[in-house]
Amino acid sequence: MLDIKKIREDADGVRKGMTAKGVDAEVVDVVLKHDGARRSKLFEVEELKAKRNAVSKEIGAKKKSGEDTSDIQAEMRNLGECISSLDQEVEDISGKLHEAMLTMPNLPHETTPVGNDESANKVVKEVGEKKTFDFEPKGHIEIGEKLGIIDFPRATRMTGAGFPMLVGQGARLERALIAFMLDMHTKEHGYTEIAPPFLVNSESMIGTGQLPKMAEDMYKITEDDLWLVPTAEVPVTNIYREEIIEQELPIYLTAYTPCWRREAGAAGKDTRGMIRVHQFDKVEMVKFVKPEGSYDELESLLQNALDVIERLDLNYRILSLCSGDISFAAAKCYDIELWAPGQDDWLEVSSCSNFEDFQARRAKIRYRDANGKPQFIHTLNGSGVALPRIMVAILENNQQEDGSVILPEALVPYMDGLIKLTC
RNA sequence: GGAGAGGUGGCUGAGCGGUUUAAAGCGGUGGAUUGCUAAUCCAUUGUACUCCGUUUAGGGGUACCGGGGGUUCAAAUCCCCCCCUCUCCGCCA
Repeated sequence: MLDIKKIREDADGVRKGMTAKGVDAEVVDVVLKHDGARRSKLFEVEELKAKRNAVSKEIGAKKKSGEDTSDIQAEMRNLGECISSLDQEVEDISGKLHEAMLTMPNLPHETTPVGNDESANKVVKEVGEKKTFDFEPKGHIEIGEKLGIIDFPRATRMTGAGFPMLVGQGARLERALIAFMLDMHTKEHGYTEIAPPFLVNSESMIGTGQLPKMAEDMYKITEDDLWLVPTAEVPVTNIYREEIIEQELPIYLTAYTPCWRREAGAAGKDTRGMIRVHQFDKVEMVKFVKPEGSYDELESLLQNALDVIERLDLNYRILSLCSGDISFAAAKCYDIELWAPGQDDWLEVSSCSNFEDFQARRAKIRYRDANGKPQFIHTLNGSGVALPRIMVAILENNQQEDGSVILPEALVPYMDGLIKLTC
C-alpha cells in the first residue's frame, strides 16, 4: 500500500508511477476524493463525540448529587443517533478509500526501466556460454521419462495436468537440491531456516499483496477460508504481520515450501512438462531491513540466488524488469534466467524484488528507528531458487548422448556420491 | 467435536456501568546523589487517525482493554457472535 500522505502531496508523481505500471492513473483521483470526504466527515463526527463525552461526564456528576438529568439524556439520545449515522458514513467512505488503495500497485523505483511489457526488460548481465552439443539435445520431458524419474501420465490421472510426479532418483534430486540450497543460505548467507504453514488466511494474502488482485490465480479452501500459498514469500513475510519488530535488523529468513498456482490466465502455455505447473517446490529468501540500505540488500539478495546457480555450473542472465512487467507490489525486480537447450529458450528461475515499505504498510510490519519511533520496514524477497526449472536446466544442459545426465559436482554429496543419472 | 477457565499497556497484574485521565509493581528514558558495581530519590512513559499551528517546537480532539456487533446519556465493565490460549474428555498421523 502506498502512503496516503505521498498521494496527497505528490499526486502527479503517483499518477506517473501508476501509468508506468500499466494502471489507469484515475485511481489517484478516486483516492483523493474519498480521502477528502473522509477527513471532513471524521472531523464532524469527532466534534460530536467530544461533546457527548463531556456531557456524559456531567450527567454522571449530576446523578451523584441527586439532580434530575432526564432532559439532557433525551437530548443526548438524539446526538447519539447523529453520531451513529455519521460513523456509518465515515465507515463507508473509509471502506471505499481502502479498497481503492489496495488496488494501487507499488511505484517503480527510479532505476526500474520504464516500459509496458517484457520487451522493455533490460539484460543487465549474461554469464557463461550457452552449451553446445554434438548431437541433437532433447527436452527434459523425454530425458526424464527415459530415465524413469518423472511420471506425467500417472500424476495427471491422479490429479490433473500441471501436477508432475517425480520418481526414484528424480525425487531424490529434488530433495537434494532443496537441501543444497537451504544449506547454502543458512550456512553461507546468514539466513535462518523457516518451515512455515502451507495454508494462510486472507489477511496474510492482503499483507503481501496477492489479494485482492491475484485471487483467481490461487487455490482456495473455501470451507475453512484459507489459501494454498503461491510462494513462501507469503507465510514468511507475514511472520511479523502487525508487529513492531524489536529484534536487531536485518532479518534474513529462508524457507522451502511447495507453491500452488492456478495459472488461470495461462491456459495452453507451456502446458507440457515442468516449465509451468500448478504445484512446484521452491526455496525462498526473505529479508526485513531498514529503509536506508534496502537497495544494497537487493543486490546481495540477488547474489545469494546467483551463488546457487554458479555452484551448479549453469549459465545465466540477469534481467532488470521494466515497470510494466514487475509485480504489483515490487518497486524493483531482477529476474534470473537459465538457458535450456531442449527448450531453446531462457527459463526464469528466480525473481528478486525490493518492495520497499509497500508490503510493510499493508501488513503493518514496523521497526523502531534511532529515536524509538515505529516506522515501516522494507521487505525484500527472492527465489533461491525455483526447483522444477532448475531441474529442467540441469537435465537439458547436462544430458549425454546416451540419455544419461551428469550431476553438478555440488550435488554429489547430497546424492550419496551418485555422479550421473542413468536408465 | 464436548465441558470448564481465561485473553487488560513492553511485561506482571488490579478494575467488572460514571472521580480510571486504565491502580500498583517491573522494565525503559531523562535527571539528582554517590570511589566503582549497586542502591536511593525525582520526573517521564503506548499506537493510529484527525484538527489547529509551524522553519522547528507544540497544542487540542477521536479511537484502541483478543476481534466484530448490540444495549446505554455513558462500556475494559452488561448482552450476542467469532478467534485464540490453557485444563479435562472424545477423535487422530
